[in-house]
Amino acid sequence: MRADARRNRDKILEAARDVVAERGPDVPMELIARRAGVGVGTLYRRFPDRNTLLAALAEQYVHELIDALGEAASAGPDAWAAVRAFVVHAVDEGRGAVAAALAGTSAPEAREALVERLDVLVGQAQADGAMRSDVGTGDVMDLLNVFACNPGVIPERFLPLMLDGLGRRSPGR
Amino acid sequence: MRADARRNRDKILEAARDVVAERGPDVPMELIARRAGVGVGTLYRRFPDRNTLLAALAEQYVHELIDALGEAASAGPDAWAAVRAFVVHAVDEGRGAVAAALAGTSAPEAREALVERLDVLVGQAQADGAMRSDVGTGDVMDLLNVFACNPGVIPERFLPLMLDGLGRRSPGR
DNA sequence: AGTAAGCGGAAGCCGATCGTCCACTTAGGA
DNA sequence: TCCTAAGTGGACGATCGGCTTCCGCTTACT
Repeated sequence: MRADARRNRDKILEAARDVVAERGPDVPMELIARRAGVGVGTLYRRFPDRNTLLAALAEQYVHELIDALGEAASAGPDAWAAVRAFVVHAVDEGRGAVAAALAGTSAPEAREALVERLDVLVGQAQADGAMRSDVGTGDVMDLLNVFACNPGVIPERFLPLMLDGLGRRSPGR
Repeated sequence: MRADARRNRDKILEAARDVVAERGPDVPMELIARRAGVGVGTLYRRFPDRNTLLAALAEQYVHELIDALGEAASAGPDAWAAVRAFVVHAVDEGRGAVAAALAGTSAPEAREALVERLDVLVGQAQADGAMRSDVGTGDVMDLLNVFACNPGVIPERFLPLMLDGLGRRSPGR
């Protein structure tokens, strides 16, 4: 692969991520190409169809999430804080329907790995008594998807409220 | 207006509400017509364009919400319970992007009336100490819109969590 | 029974997106 | 430096799906 081709591939992925985040997964291919500063021809040579592109995006995204999770976990002993930090980061970063694919069939083994690690943190946060015990890792993943798949949801306002909802009720309640 | 015409008008509104709830406001007009058991021609005679139809839907919807709010409020003295009941009812009933129009320009005075009444309840719930005081009526309305505009959000799971998030934290926290 | 209102849905229109194709450009080895 | 094959861009015809009109038939009301 020639150096310029590789560069263009990266530019396309980056642009696709932004554009998909803004306009959803059905965004015209030409917009992605334009944003990347390449022609549609180039886009189609690298990614024969939309699904291939979205799958590549999802793959990349899951790996970044795994990294983010590791970082959040190693920042301190507070598991619940780590979960919160992870969710906030993921929503900020992976905005848009990139994660729609994530929920789907592409890269299922990577997704598994992510869930597995998240599971540990959630379990610990619950054992610490910081997180309510009637929700699970699946709910956290669903929460990500809700924000990822719904551009209409304004995270600044609702994410904190949702996180409060996940937190442990005080004993008196 | 002939009796059958009136009947058809009602069928169309009902069908439109369901279909829009399922598939969003951009749903093909023909689907609405088919669901109502009428031809597209009939649909277009009653509602010259999509906006007219959506506006009619929104109007109807807001009035129903006002009724529901009144009912919830008169069920008992617990204002916070009334707010919760109202939100649950509204989300169940008004599912779909019907409310998108609601947030927009159509029927602004009806919307005002709704907000005004809701405001009273929210204030009381907060005064009772049942609802956290750093959120407002606008947040409740936004919450409705989030669920109304985003078919991807599964209310069964998230609505209770959101409502918990709105509830007052216990003092110890 | 007469008549005007109402009805259905086929047909044509239109805008938008897809994906191909080919003449031109450029990277990188000899 | 020069040569060549990889790479590029974007115009273009095909396709698609939804919108809206239109007209011959039906039905409610008087």
